[in-house]
Amino acid sequence: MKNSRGGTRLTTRDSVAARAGVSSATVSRVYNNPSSVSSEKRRAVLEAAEALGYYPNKAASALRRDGSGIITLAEFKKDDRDYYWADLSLFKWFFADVVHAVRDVVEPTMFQLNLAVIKSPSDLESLKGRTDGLICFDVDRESEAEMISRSSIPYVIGHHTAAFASHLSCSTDNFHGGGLQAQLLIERGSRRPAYISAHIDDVAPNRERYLGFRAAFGKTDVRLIETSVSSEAGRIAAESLMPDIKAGRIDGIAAVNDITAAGAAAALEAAGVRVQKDIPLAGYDAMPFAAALPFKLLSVDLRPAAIYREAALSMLEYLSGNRSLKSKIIKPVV
Amino acid sequence: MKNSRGGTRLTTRDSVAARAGVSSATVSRVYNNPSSVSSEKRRAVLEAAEALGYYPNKAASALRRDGSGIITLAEFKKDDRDYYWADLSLFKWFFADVVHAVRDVVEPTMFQLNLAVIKSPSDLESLKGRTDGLICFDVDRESEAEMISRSSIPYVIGHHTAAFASHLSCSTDNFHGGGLQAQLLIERGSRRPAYISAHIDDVAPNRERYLGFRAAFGKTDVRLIETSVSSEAGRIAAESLMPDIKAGRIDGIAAVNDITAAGAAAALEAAGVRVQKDIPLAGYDAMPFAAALPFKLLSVDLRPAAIYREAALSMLEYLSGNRSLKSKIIKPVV
DNA sequence: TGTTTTAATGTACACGTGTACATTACGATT
DNA sequence: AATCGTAATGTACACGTGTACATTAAAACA
Repeated sequence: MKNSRGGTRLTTRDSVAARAGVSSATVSRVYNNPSSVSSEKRRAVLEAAEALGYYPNKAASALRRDGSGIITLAEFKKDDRDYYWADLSLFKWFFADVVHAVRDVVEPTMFQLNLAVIKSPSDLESLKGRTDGLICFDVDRESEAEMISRSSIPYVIGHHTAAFASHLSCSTDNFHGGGLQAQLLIERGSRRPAYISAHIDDVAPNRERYLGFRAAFGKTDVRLIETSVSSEAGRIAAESLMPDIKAGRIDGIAAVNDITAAGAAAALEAAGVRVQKDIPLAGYDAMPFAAALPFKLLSVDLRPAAIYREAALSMLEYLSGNRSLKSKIIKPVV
Repeated sequence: MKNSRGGTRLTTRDSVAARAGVSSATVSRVYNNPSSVSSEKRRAVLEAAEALGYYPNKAASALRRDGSGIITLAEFKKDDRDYYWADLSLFKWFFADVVHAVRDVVEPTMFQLNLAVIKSPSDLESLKGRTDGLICFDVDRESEAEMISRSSIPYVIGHHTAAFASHLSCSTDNFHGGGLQAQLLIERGSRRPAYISAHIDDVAPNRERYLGFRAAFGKTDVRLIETSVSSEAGRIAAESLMPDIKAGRIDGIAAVNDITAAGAAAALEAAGVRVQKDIPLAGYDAMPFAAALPFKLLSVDLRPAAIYREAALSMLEYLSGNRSLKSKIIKPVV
């Protein structure tokens, strides 16, 4: 009755060893280096473990291994007011997928997956000695990246939008994604496209998507509407395009993301232009809410789960000793 | 150089003790029972800890405490095909909020928050000895609840829809929520309401919401449309109501959730009936995607974060020894 | 002053594991 | 037959902590 769980003592290695008629080291080896144990004893150990309901204690094993045995998915919390998507925070849409992806990678290992929210450098400091590695979620500023780097905890930066060449990271190819948006329109016969975006010069992802889009259209002129990024902005942009659309001077529209595209779609439908039937319209992000919209959106999937899956794999490889890892780029798909 | 993190040895209790000029037990007490240490030495210890960057090793402390030191947020994975919201999985909408709520409760304690996905009884078995308690997410079948109960791991069942009176749980008050939907319509002058739902007899949450809705309308007749739960079903239901709406025989609509309501809203708008301006329309779930819709939805917030926050608090209290916990019901709000 | 009580601190050990090292068994080589 | 090499297994210990118990210091009391 000395433990906190109410008295049910853990089944330990020693009882398994006794039952299997081997030493406790052999039991340990069955779990950590199975090939070094004869198949005969291995079977005996596994049988005994099964019978006794034995699972290695991760706390003890982590302690012995001289690490915390924990990998942290660290979410870098922003002040929501900084973001246009305050009520529709991008990461929320992806969060479930990302968490599952990371979990699927980490679960089979000796590591436990821990979640942390980082709001300040001290949050990061307090993780020292409590985690063996960080998988950083939603890091989109160099200042954040440098803060992480200074913590001296191993880290991988994942991001679904930005890219961090100078840090070990896993991110997306926005230029390629813009090209895919163009493909969606071209396949549907568009030859005179418009592109609704925002802050082309300041915001690298926006710029890259646009440049990829334009490149895919080759010498064709692309009508760029540079506005803000919101449903409302999309609506207004589409309305401003209406005369040209009706006159056939614009025959395809892409927007920098699905939220903007949804606004544009609503404006088109309200003006009697049927989305996809009369004019192709492509968004970006493949946000699941599109299924609830009264019209169909074309979109580009930047594969957030794949990005963070690869980030998690990088972290595991780093922790297993590989110090020559390269950053990864995940290509979006339609 | 004997650890997996590349040689940076952990700062241990002993070095802090040496620097602070106290014994290692005193350092331990500063963290676990501060009031038993003189303020003078306490300050000295904290100073030394700060200077050396010391944080207690959770693996070692968990080991000594004879528990895993881990609380698991266990998600009960369904075969998506069973669900109408396959592409719009309800839990995804809530997942970020729920995870954050649980994390906020667990983080300040000695426990680490772990994530697990449970697909089979063996997944549950393998958690034995690896976690001290389960916060069960999305458990909506008695068979699942019994499986958990058999695992002999302490658990709290949380759910945003169903209720589990016979297990320690934290869930929602659907009857009250239905009443809130009614209030939304009544406040806006509705006296002849329609309610779009599905499987009233089979599905307890649907039934309770409807009964709460009807009760709030008192003796007033409620037109019940029992269909399926989807955007498309909502659209068809609203279309079938159009003659009555135009004739003033229906002057308010509620739907069992936001997805269905969104479909109904699209149909109304397409027929020239402006949602909320011409007729009030209330959904349920306060799903964030509503912000991307080209019309405004009224909705009821079942407060998933609050539900799981309370579930996490129950678990912590259970683990601290309280064996007389009661299940909790969280009331939804508008 | 001498004795008792109480608060503060120190000493010593066990928690369950991974692995270095020692030991054993056994076939291959001389 | 004697020696060696290798694979399989066992023995023994340290990882960093929480706390029971012992010890000390100081206060309270007679």
